[in-house]
Amino acid sequence: MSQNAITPTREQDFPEWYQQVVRAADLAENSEVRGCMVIKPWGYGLWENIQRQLDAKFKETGHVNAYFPLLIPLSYLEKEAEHAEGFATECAVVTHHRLEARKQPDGSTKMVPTGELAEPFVIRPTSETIIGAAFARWVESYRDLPLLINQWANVMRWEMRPRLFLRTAEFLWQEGHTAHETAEEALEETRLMHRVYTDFLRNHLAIPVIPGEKTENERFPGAVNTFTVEAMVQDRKAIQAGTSHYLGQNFAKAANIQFLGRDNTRQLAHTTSWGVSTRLIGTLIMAHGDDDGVILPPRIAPSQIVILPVTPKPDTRQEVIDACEALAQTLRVQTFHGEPLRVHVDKRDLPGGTKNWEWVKKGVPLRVEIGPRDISTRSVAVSRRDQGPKAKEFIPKEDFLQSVVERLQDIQDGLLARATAFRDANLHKINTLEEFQAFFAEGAPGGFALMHWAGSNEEEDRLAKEMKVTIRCIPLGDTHAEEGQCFLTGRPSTRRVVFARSY
RNA sequence: CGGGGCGUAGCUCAGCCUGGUAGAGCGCUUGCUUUGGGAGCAAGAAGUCGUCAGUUCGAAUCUGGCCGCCCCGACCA
Repeated sequence: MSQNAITPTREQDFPEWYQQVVRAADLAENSEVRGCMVIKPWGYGLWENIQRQLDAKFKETGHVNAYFPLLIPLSYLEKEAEHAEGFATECAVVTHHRLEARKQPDGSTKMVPTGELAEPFVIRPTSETIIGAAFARWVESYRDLPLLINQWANVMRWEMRPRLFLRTAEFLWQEGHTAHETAEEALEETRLMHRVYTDFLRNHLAIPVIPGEKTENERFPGAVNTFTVEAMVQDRKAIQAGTSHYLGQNFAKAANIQFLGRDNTRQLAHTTSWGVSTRLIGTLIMAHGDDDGVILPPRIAPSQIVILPVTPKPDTRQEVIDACEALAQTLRVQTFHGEPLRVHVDKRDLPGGTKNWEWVKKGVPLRVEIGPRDISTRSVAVSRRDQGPKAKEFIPKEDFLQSVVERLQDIQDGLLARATAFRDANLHKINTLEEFQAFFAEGAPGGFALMHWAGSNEEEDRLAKEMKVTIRCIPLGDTHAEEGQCFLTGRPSTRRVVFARSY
């Protein structure tokens, strides 16, 4: 048996490691439909926690949930040219509404689509257009604004190269859509949700991000401005973990979202949209996982604590299981960040080592073992997922009950600290084209390059094509604001931007 | 849509060159042994060898068509 649970290691082959971890942790699997995944209970449990906690933040900031149709009339996509073009190459189209059973000469039956639709429907790749149409009906007066709506849904984008969680043809997400009276208010909404994402990634997923603005090239199709949260994962590549778009009046114009203003004139609303998807789960795996599987931040782990009964002898088995159940009950009364502790007792009749390794691979923050000896000494054996798989601390049960919340928080903080240290160690200020090329050269470690940039869209495109490096974002705030010269054109620049390879 | 590769048990694959009608490891089931640990031994279940056609006495194996999948590019949360 090898030292690590996952083969290959991250060092040997990162993409393959990722796939093996998804499988070993039982998070999801590919389905028979290309590009679509089956999210298994452990993976879906993560999504449920992400969903619940983010949803609470949306509600706190004044949003309400609604649901809009999966199918969008084709004509809706013709209303905003830039938006339509951006998604045109990845749309699944519904053209028929019934099937007819036709007997084949060999006796088998073939189902043949019939009943062609007069107007085809597009399966939503995103819902700006159909929600815009609803907003147009709902908004009449400035008194109807702001309209602050969110929907939890699935969307479909026919991707060429799917990868579990990171890029699937169908994925789950939330999309916020809001309409406002003024540009300032809409822009503030865009920024607010951008901050909500930054905070969620940092404090719930323990992933530090660089919040920033996208360049024109990288913007959402149809947006005036796109804000992004960019994370670094362990192969030093960037991943866009969430976006918040200021749409100006582009979509209001396309969908005719008009209202009668305070001055009694008809005006177009200013809209926003923002979203995060199941890609967060992929980001989480790549940010925290190690060569033994995933490592889950306690705040979003489906089970934060797994109790493993150690039952060496049949005659003490029931006593041990009872002690485990009793401990679980005591723990469930406690709360972590306002939610009752999620505790699971693994009573399956399997060798202890097998069960232990399974939970290591699944990334449970705390594993607790109780055996006959521990019952007599009133102690428990505690293992932390952020330490080695064999590390074990024997502590009095009472002490454990006292300190469990603190321990979970310590793991949560440790993960963030580790990810931040890694990100910072691979974030470099670079000034010249030569250094830039060396930084992203084949075989070089790579990372985030902070560069002065004042090039054109075409020059940015050229770098993307030649070097496979893109501007991930123009960081917000003062941190990277400084005078300098563009590394490519020599033109003056007032701040550094983040260049990186990305997912 | 271009360039490469592959379809054999739930998974990973061997067998194909040199046709004779199916194998391994892991997993699964059962029994015994073991038990602070991803255990051992034994028995067992499981595949119309992607599909259609051709060659042949005989095809997983040779030939051709079709279908599907994977990897590398363009697209992308």
